[in-house]
Amino acid sequence: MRFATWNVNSLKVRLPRVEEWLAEVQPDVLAMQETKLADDAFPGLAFQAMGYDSVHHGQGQWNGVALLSRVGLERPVYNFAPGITPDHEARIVSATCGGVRVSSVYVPNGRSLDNDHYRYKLDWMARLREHVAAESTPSDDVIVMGDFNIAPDDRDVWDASAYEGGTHISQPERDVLGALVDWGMVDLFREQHDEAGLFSWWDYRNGDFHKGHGMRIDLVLGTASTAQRCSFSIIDRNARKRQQPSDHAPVLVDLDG
DNA sequence: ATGGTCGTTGCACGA
Repeated sequence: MRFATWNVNSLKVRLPRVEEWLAEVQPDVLAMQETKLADDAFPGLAFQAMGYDSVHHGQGQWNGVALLSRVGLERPVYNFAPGITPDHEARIVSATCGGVRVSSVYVPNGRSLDNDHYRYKLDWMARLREHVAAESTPSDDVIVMGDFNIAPDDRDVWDASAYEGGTHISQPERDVLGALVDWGMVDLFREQHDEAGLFSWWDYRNGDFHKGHGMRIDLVLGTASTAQRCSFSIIDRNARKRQQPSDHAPVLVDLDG
């Protein structure tokens, strides 16, 4: 089964790119972030015509997350699981697809270390850990994928000194990501590729993509049982080269069986 | 060189 995550930066603008990409890459499950759509504007019929069931958790204008699946889509949960303080923004949706409990997440950006949004980001990540622990145990097949807005270590940044004192690389952010790892999640892409300079996001400005100035902030986290089944993983940089690209590239992983 | 490009909505702001 092929799982993928893609921050599409407006599904309204990106739908043609997404449809092309689905036809070409044939993922079984796709997690999208930043759809920037209200639920009644989500193009579920277009995806149904391509063989995908879908769920969307949107708020319009900003944020918005979705899951597409052609291997079943059951027990959808919008927002965090019951019992966890709900998010006031649309940043997480979960469902069971092909026997795997999957979440599509859009972690808050943080903006700057002294900003309330940064504390919101850290709290959000703590709630994400609670969510995963509420829904599953580490021995289950679980995948949490999306735009984490955190570069796990300095290999994931083109120049760590350029981000010194900023978000995405700060130790508290890496620590809250580490709490998910401590619970039992593995960075599936990093399991297969240990070199530096493999990025999933490049700022639109200043020709950053062509200069190789990017970060790896789009992650596919999976429990040990999924890591054992993972046979292939890649960041599809080609999608970042096309017309009207998102500023993020899709990340995909293949699981055997 | 403290800029630049997108996407949203409106005549700025978030990423």
